[in-house]
Amino acid sequence: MLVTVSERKHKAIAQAALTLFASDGYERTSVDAIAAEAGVSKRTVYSHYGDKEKLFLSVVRNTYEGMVARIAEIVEHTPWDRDVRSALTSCVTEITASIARAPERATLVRLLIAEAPHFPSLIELMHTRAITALVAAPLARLSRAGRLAAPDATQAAEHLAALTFDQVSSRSLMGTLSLSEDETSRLIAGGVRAFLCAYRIAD
Amino acid sequence: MLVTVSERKHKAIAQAALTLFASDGYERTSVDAIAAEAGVSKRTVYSHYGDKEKLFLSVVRNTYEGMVARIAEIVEHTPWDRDVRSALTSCVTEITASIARAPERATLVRLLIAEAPHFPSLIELMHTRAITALVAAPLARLSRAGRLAAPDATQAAEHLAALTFDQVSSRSLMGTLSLSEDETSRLIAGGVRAFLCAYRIAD
DNA sequence: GTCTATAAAAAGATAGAC
DNA sequence: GTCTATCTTTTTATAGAC
Repeated sequence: MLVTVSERKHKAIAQAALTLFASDGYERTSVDAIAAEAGVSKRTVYSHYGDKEKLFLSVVRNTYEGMVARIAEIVEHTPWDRDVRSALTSCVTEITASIARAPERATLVRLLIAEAPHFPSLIELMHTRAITALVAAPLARLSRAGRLAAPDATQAAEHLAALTFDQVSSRSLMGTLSLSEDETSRLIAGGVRAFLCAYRIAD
Repeated sequence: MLVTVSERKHKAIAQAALTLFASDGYERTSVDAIAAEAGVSKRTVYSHYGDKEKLFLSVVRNTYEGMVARIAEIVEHTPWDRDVRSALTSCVTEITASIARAPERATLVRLLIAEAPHFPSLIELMHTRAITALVAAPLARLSRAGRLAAPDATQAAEHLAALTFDQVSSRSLMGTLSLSEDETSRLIAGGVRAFLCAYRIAD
């Protein structure tokens, strides 16, 4: 796989931009700083991405879609045949960990929320609620199999998300503070327990 | 009650700053714009508040504390003697409405989340988790009275918040989109239902 | 305290050479 | 495509008169 110098710079710019936007936000990040971090001149940044706004939308969209794809993989590889509690716990724990492990992902949601009012196209991106849909699918299957009492799988998925990763997000102020592994797993365990009280059928 | 011109301007500046910060964020809001909106000169803004950062922290803190105080009132005036479901629904609905009614409050949480990494003192402000504590108190009383199965009232309060107003917040992208009353009450009803499944004792 | 005018710095974007 | 140098605008903050 041959990669041109131009392609390398294209990626370097995207990576630098993501890092800086995630840590400083849109307005506080200058194109100068992105160029310096990427090791290219400012003019090169404009050649590749047009302007600051296009660069921002490009890296945010790519990162978000990468995150959704990773979550889809995790959901797919979760052993839903085993008992419901451990399947849910494992799925939720892995999703949370996959976000916490990548600093840019941990702060991506905060960045999206902070900038959505100023970039309407980001509203659409989040409004699809892709993540909820990914979790709703296996819950629907469990419900059809009589192993969960979730007539409305979408609502159940929202409640599960609210009780688990949304709590972790909220507690960390959307990635601003880092939670210990202990606290994270305690939050998840408590959330799954409450979810199962509300939605369980004897397993 | 006699009010000096200076006091009037002090308040006008705070109000203008709150409106603009809430709608545009910290960096996008210029001191020029605040002065214009308040109907005073820029120099007057600096005389009263020192610099932009102090002004920002001042209005954000005051608004946050006002919101917490309002929530405390609502919790206090909720008729906890009636049946648990309608007490919870009423309390949560009123809190949500009190936020949705005031545009600056609706966006305050988004502003806090967006700017917390850049203003460490805001982290403390949110980290006290004052709102959870306010809701935990009546849940603890219900639990002691044997009307709720919530041995850990703090955790129960977090789950109730996660299932109700946090869902409303998240759905509206922290105040970026406005939800219809129907959708709001549907979300709250579903959240309260799930909460009661998980924590109820026959009422 | 309040204003007008201004200083000083930073940032987005582009011109023009190679 | 890539770079250096520059233009233009905006923004925070202050000086100095009243």
